[in-house]
Amino acid sequence: MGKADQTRQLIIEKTAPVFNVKGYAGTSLSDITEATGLTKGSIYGNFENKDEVAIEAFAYNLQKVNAIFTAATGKHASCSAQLIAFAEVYENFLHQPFPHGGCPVLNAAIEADDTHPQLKQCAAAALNGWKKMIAAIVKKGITDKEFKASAIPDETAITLIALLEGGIMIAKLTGKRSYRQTISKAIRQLVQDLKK
Amino acid sequence: MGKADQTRQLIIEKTAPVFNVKGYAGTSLSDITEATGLTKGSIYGNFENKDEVAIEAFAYNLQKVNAIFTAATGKHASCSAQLIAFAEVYENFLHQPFPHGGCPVLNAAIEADDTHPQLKQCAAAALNGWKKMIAAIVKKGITDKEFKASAIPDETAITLIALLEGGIMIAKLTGKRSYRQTISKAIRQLVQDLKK
DNA sequence: GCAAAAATATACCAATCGGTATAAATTAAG
DNA sequence: CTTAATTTATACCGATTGGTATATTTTTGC
Repeated sequence: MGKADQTRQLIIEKTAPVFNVKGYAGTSLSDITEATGLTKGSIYGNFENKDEVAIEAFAYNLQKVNAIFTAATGKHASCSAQLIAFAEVYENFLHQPFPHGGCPVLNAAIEADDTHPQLKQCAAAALNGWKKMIAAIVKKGITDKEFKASAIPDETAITLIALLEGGIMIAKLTGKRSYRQTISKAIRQLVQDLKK
Repeated sequence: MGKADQTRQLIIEKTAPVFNVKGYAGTSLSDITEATGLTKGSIYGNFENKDEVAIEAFAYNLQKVNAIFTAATGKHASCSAQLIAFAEVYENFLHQPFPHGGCPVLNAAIEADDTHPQLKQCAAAALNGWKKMIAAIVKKGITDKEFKASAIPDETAITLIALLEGGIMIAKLTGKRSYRQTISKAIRQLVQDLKK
């Protein structure tokens, strides 16, 4: 990795949390230079413009979240335990190495919606990836006779994601632990309903 | 209503959708003057600063959403039908007089989170209002013997809201109707589970 | 270690930001 | 209808925005 790639990586790592907290439009060039300790010239020597930094910072944040989820599900053998792992990650997401500013996909979905089509597309792709990942677990559970045959993988995935993201929004606003436990409970119930 | 109150109201009505789409930090003074057809002087003659316009625009958007919900629940007598009305509003929210830009509470929760404490407080209050409203319906359902005695009003409310808001996020990103139907179905299942 | 190449810093640009002072126009009171 | 008060428009403010041209430094290949 050459020097340029190193600084490029440093810029991404240092600005990723800033973008996730202040938003992608709300993060200014001065925020970027401040967070990295570099100057504008250095930023523009490694990136074409602010948007490119934003996109890569989003990718970095997303990868961090995905790593948490795959690590959590990877620990368990049964499909129901894998799904419940999502609830556990959520319930304790303040203690995980979760990106500051919450879920980057949710943030991008809300902010970039009508203003930043490229970022919206990235978020949509991430959401689709999650859906496929969860649906695959449900499918395996069906073939393994762990879940009932009438379970619908895609619907389970969408419902689970909605609970997670809606739960993150509630957690952001209220910060109450009991609410997080409630969402976690609802996810467990959802998984329970998949069984015969 | 004097002339001043009229223009004040006009400013709120015209800028409310702009704030909800572009965000509260992302909406500039020029956006406001453009949307209203007025000049800066007129804006600052009626409001102290941009933040005050933002707060009132949020209140306007919120009231619009609340009106939709109360109208939807008001149509039904049974508690389960009242709860399911939320699912129906959600499922067709593109055809309702729903504010452009989606749910203002969700938007404010994500954006104002770390940057605009006053707006965050407004959003938190709105969320709490919804929780109380839904919990009250569940409580009535319990005393009316429509729902099982073991139902937990607050938890039902939080889960329902999470499904709704998470569903709005998914709808924003994907725009797929089938996903909206999935969320709607999950809400119906939630209500079904309240019964004995 | 030297030269070529690449990366970083400095200094600047026009445009826009939120906000204000003041002048002009409009409204409301008598 | 006149006048006082209020509302709106104009013109401006310093600060900051994203971005660039160029100079300087640092790294790389030989």
